[in-house]
Amino acid sequence: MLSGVERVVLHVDLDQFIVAVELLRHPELRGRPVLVGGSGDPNERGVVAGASYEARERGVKSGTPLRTAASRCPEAVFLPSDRDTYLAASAEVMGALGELGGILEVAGWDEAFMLVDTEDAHETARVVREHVRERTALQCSVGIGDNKLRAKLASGMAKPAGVFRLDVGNWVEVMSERPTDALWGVGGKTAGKLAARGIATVADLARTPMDELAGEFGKNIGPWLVALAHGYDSSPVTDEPFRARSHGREVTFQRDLREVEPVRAEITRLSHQVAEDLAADETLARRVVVKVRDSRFGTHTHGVALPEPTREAAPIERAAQRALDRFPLDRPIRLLGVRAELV
DNA sequence: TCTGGGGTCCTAGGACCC
DNA sequence: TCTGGGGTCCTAGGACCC
Repeated sequence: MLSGVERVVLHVDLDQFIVAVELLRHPELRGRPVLVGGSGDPNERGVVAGASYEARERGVKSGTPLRTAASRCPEAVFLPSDRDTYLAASAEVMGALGELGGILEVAGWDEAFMLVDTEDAHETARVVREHVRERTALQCSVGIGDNKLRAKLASGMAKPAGVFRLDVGNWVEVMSERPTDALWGVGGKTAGKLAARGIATVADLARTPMDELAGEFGKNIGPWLVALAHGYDSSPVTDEPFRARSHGREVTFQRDLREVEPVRAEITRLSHQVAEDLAADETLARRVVVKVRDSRFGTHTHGVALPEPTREAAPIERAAQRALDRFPLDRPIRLLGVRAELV
């Protein structure tokens, strides 16, 4: 075949998205280690939400506690997290991608899958990158794959501002010797359990008999892990509008709460915030779940079903306070959360 | 490494029903 | 008076992702 159209999955991933958005309004910080997270005060409880490449070189990444980040990288500039601004930038990016045709699946603030038919996948990927840059002044990397899993992993290998293709042809060569947690869906816990069985690399996992992991990981997850190691993924790219399953609000206190009254007051406040979120997207709750994290970081939840679906604050708060009654509350409280499960 | 806040999905165990 | 097996729903916890 001299030429032909092929169907590929693209994964578009913005480079250091949160930091990049901040640099648009603070261009003087370009080239410096920049860390975004919490209130911007590195002495407070919180973690890094976005780290510039300069900060990553100093061992700070997303998820690093702010205090730790400050000691590793004292020269870093700390900025407060500004959710609304990032959401707005994200909407611009997704709008730009939507202008390009194909099926677009928004997968987060800073990433999306596209299903496209093309005669030259690399060229299409470069067009996508250039279009996003022109429209938003933000840089992205594009992974090309024959399914979502491979496209997603490929975009990581394309960073920064590049294009990489990962498909059945180079999967073994590229992935075999990587640790299992290089796979999308395998985190530290699972990698640890696998390592304890002598499974360290993707190749080790790929040659494990499918039923061998069912005992430890369950009859579905066990075989799925082996399939992942082969690069299999049959999940479709879909542009169906996203339907949230739940809406929640939670807060970590700068100092643990030791008395009941402020705890009740926080539950009231969080319940009202959740009710506002439900009103904003016109959804209804059927169950309310309260989360409590104690001073030792033990985290527990209790839920209460609502008598009927609602988005009213009063019944949501009543359910949340009843759920709170089921906790022993015998330790200082670090975090409280209220989550509504939707109809 | 003193560990955020927003979520999603899966699993195990018990209740309940036939 | 003690005992089936299967299906479904609910709940709490856990793992993972950005």
